[in-house]
Amino acid sequence: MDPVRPEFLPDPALSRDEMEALQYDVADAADWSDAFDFDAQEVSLDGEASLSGDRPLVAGVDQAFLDDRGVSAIVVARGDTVVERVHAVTDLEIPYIPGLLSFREGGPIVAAFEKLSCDPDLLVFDGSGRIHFRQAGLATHLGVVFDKPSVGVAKSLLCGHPTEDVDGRPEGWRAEILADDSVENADSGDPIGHAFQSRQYDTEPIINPLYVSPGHRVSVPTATTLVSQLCGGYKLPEPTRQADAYADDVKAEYR
DNA sequence: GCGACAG
DNA sequence: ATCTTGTCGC
Repeated sequence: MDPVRPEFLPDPALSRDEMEALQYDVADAADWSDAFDFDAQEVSLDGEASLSGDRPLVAGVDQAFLDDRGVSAIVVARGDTVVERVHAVTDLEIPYIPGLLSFREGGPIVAAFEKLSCDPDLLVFDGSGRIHFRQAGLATHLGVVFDKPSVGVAKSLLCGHPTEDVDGRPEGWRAEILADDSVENADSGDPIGHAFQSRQYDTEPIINPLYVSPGHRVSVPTATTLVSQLCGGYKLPEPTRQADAYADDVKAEYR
């Protein structure tokens, strides 16, 4: 897969101001409506009740690190059948800076996508999409670069505020994340994602919710519904879990 | 100055 | 993200 919008590639050599300016442009180029009609049956993991051939190809993307190198792993599956796995390792040029994650990890991610020969219908990233200071988190940025429907799944909240207390919620619960003053290109109060309880025990320990947000070509409610369909009994969506495991394997070999 | 901050 | 033992429970 080659970048469809190379002008938006996350270049780590840019100045901080240039990075932020690019993020505004990325957000303007992003589409947060439902361009694709993902219906429940089509995305579900177990295909017993659906037409397996019609279910979309979903790519999970995850990163791991070795010293100053980044590993990006992509696992593409249709239902529970893995179709392709690719990875790339590149030097990391800049440190982790909240809000600029795509410029740190974009190198290995783009390199991995360029090795991908299939054409996924949906990209699932570990990190935020619209839940970001300029609504241009990792999932938004790379979704726009490759012009693919994408969702961001984060384990903690970067910015914005949930409409309700998120503690100890039952499985399936969701609450909107509303933009606050830190989201520079949104009105305060705009829904930019969801807190979503993908798994919960009857007793302790209490599991924290996921923070799901649209990357590109997906709406806030659809992003969360897609993630709920991809969580096969675990906290994280299955594509993310598989990419995570693959990234660990790759990491062990480059060591 | 203070607080907050994906991976 | 990463560094790590033991521990609880199905």
